[in-house]
Amino acid sequence: MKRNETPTTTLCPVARSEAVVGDRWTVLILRELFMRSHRFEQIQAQTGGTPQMIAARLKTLEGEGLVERRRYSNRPPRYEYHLTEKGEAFHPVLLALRAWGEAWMKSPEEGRAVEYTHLACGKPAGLGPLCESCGEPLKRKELMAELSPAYESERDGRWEAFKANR
Amino acid sequence: MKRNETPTTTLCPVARSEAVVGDRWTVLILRELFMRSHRFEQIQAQTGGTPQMIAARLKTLEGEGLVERRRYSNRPPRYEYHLTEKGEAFHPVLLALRAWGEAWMKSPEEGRAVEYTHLACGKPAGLGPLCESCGEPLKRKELMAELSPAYESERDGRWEAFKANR
DNA sequence: TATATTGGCTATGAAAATCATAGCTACAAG
DNA sequence: CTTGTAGCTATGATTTTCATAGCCAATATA
Repeated sequence: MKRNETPTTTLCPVARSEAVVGDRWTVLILRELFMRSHRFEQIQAQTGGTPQMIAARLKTLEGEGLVERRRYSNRPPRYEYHLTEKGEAFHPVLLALRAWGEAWMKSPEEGRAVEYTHLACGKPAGLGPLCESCGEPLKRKELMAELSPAYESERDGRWEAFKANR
Repeated sequence: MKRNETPTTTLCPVARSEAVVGDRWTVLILRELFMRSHRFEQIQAQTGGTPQMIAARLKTLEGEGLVERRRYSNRPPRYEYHLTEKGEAFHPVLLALRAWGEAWMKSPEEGRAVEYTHLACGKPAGLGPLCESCGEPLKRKELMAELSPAYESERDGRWEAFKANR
């Protein structure tokens, strides 16, 4: 079974999803889009992917309707990548993945990479799916992210390193 | 960046998670374990993977502590695979992936592959994360799955086909 | 005028992962 | 004493991914 002849025949929704998002690069790209990195090079720098990987995955994501490519400059032609409604709808999956990663893939002394404030109540949101402060379900639009200083500098460092040797 | 030298250095919990579960086979294997397929050949048949893929992924999952290998027969030695607590904790991710797949990867005339009954209230659970009948958060232990006839026969068919040509 | 620089990629050959197919081991059942 | 079952491993071909390099069109800088 090759990547592109994945069973569209199965009724299983998990398998259907995995046919599109079942690879590391794709998920990391979606993470970046949710973090508002819309430019090709930002995405490349933060995921660590090769340009071909990023280009190919973005093309697939566009073809599958999760991402749209917007021209933001005509001459020279320049593009940005944005989540569509279908792409935005993927947010709960990333939130669950984040929660699992924070809970099970870290030693306790490492803090959280990102803390969310739940704009609906103004207090910390926790790991979800319900707000740990007010108990309401977390929606993407009601979340404000704050990166930890360590994670912030990790990301800054990757961007600097990327710019340095291109 | 090779698969096994994925940045354990990053603070991002999504990237950490993806280093373990960031591939199609792994997720499908986890799906099978959640569906109570504990035997190697069942998993192989239902995922459609080659035996090496399944063996390799199960080994990784065991090494990462999501899965444990239990001997259920001494002579001849036979094994079953079961989720650990860490593996069980992955359930919300699969639930979210299922919800997204049902909502965005299917035409409306195809029904749901699985319907859950929320044992806490005895009514349909819907796609989550909250029970559509009673509003409580869905927990794995309070869910009873019922496969649609079509999905059931899809799975039966795969098992029969697998047994037929081995 | 020359020469970087920027952004979004594409091209190329080498390396690694995955695939299809086959087979092995160890025992049990008929 | 052959057939079947379960859980894999071995082999060589195919496909994907990687590292490295470079292109193109325009704008900014010298």
